[in-house]
Amino acid sequence: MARPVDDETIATAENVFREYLRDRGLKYTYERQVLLQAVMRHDGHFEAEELLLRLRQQGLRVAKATIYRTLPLLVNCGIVKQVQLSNKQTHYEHTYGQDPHDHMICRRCGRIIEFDSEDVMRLRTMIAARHSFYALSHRLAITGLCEACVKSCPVALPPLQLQPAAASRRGRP
Amino acid sequence: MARPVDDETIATAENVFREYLRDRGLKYTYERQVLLQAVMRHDGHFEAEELLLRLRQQGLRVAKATIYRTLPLLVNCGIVKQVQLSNKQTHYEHTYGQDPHDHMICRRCGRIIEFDSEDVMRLRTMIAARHSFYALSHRLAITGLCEACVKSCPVALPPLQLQPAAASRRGRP
DNA sequence: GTCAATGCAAACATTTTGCAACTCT
DNA sequence: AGAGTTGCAAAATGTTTGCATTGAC
Repeated sequence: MARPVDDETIATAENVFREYLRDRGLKYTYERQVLLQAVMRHDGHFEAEELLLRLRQQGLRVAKATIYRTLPLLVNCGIVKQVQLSNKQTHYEHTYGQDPHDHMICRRCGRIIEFDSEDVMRLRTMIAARHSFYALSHRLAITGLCEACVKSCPVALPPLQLQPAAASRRGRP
Repeated sequence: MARPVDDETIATAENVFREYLRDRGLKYTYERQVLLQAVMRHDGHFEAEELLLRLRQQGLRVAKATIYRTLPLLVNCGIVKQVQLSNKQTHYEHTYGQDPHDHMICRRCGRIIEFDSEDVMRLRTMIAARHSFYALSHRLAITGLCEACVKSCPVALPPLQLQPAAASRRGRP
């Protein structure tokens, strides 16, 4: 899904970030550099906590607060995108040098399927124009059932999402 | 935006909810009825807390926990939809008897513009089919700048957040 | 009568904040 | 030198949970 990033791409991203910071009188600190690199090297989705752990494992110490303060910067300068995969924590993915894509999320097994955003982009442009809106980005998540889940449970419970209450009564698949 | 709902629509929604509950051996309690009605009568977006306050003002006491336990039921039976307007709390809107729509969110002033989902639905159907996914619903949010904000701030802080890789390669519009 | 739902408060998880010490520029 | 940043711990949110009691079917 996410393509591995080469050092060159990271270097370019670094320049973008640095410039973004400089433009607003912010500083390119060691921690921000560490975070940028960690983010760029992280394939797939991640949350703040995950990033923290990953860094710890590499022996890099960055305060949790710093992560929470840096992620929005990376989002604002377009290197990272927020994606909403659950209703819990915020998930991120770096998009720099990646093909734009959106997500389908299976309500039963949680599987995430990525799909190319080309058509969505086109539609977004059209809609934005129609409302004189200047679109900068979008988030699209389609929820439903993945192929496997539809097959494994062809009849029962057609459309719903498993309910806590319900689950206790009938148990899980 | 949201059309006012007449009592008839509420009554129908009530039936849907009741049936949904009965089908799974759940109960149609007084609190659930109160919540369903409050939700149906609430035009526009709301959060759990807001609902609580609104009910309090009407002298109706429903525990916060009950609200948090009931909203997912309403979402699951399709009467209410989750929309993510901010990164903070979960926002909801009732969709029963409303025209399907999605949202554009202005990053500067927070204004929310709704737009018809027809095209999005069509696209979603196409994409789902292409990946053998059984789509049940979707969330689309387009973020950017509304007309007023673009005008009020034509030059400053060029609204970055363009496709980074592409941007670095081909420069900015 | 039974199983589920409510209310309450305590527990949780995640994110934000205040502040002193420190670091880029 | 000075504005911005970090780390830490405390605080603030928003949401979930345990449990005794109450209520629907």
